[in-house]
Amino acid sequence: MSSELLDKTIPTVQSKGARTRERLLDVAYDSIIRKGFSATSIEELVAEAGITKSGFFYHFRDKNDLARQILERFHVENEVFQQALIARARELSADPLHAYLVFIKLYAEAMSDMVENHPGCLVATITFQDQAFDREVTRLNAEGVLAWRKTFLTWLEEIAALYPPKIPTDLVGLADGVFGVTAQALILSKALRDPSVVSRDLLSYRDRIRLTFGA
Amino acid sequence: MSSELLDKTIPTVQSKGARTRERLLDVAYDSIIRKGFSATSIEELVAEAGITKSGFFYHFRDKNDLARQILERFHVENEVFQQALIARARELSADPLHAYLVFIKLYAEAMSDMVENHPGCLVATITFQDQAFDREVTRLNAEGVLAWRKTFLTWLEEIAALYPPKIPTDLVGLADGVFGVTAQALILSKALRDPSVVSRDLLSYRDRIRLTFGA
DNA sequence: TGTACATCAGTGAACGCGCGTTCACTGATGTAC
DNA sequence: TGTACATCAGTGAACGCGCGTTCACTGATGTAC
Repeated sequence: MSSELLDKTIPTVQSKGARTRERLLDVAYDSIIRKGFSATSIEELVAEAGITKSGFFYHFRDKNDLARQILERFHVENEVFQQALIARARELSADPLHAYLVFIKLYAEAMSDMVENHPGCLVATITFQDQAFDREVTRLNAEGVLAWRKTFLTWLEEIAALYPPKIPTDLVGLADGVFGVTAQALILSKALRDPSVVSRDLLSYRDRIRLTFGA
Repeated sequence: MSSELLDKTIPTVQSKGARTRERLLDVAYDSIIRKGFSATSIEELVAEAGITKSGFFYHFRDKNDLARQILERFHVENEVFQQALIARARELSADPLHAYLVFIKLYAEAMSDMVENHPGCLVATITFQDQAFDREVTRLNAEGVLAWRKTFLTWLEEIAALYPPKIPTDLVGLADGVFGVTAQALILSKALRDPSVVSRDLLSYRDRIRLTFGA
């Protein structure tokens, strides 16, 4: 979910200002998932980005504006990243259930790589510090989680139509599971300093899907 | 996991100082799970506790000491709370699998109540802000997560001996699931402002256990 | 091609506030004889 | 029962530092004629 993933897929021509702004967002993202929002100081960000503090305020109205832009960029990038994996999975199998299982596998691999460089979870961090943000940020945060739900719920409904669940199943809960297991895996892997739990937990979610719909 | 739960089960006779200290820990716990550690100021804590800032430093060496004491108290209370539920579940069924299922049900109910008053997750918050704490706190945090793993792993091994899993199962991952699903549920419920996902997700973990060992 | 002006992407200095922390002191309670 | 001293649980004032934010200014680049 870092910007690096996308820098490779979308090589944009950027003005000097846009590059600086992106660099600030990169540095801030990393700091926020590591130390939290309040503990991330503008002073420290601009030092790493190589500009002065006033330069920061040329790009962002205030600190909350920074949070908003980071969250917005994150959601866009994540959407692109997920849709790319979904497209690839659909390409590899015409069957929606098999494609879902392929997707989770691809996703698990990608997340496993990512967690080594970016240990943390922006959404969880924002969620548990919501008093520090204005309403707009909290709203965007909730919206993002609901976007995950929608994406996977429609897919699971498609699957359920073809493969009626063996046991009564709450598809919404199963759809929320993609984000949920991701968050849980990121917490556990960071707390225990064990990156391997990320793929372990995501693949266990995959088993749950397989068991639910029977393969 | 709040102290209120235990205040009822362990009525201790406390000196005036100990009561003040507990009050500070209560207020700080609530603030930390809501806004994070860095955004929680001593000034604000003492205002709510009704003492002066210097009074705070009579009870805590510094701010990190506060974090350490909160985390220690949390782990102790949580251990007591969990062991009480486990004892009750074991009492209700001699069969380890059935007892486990009863425990998860009791736990789901308790957590569902709790989340309304204490929306947040101390362990997740500390995990994602670990740069703000000293090594001792991070160590305590990891230790706590491992304690959950140990408790439920031994139980699951007991179950697996009686009910061999239908499919190859990673018991460690399943044991980590109790903490993992709790964390995931607390994030989701807070982000979406929907307390009902807590019991939904915990009961879905319960189904997973049932499906794994077959009931 | 040269000049005038506008916009971009910042700089540098200063601001006031709140933060964590220290320190000398104090009134209330407990303990020894 | 009274006195002397010790400990407990704080108070009040002050500290320096770093924080987010503002503001007047500037040199480089772009655009119009």
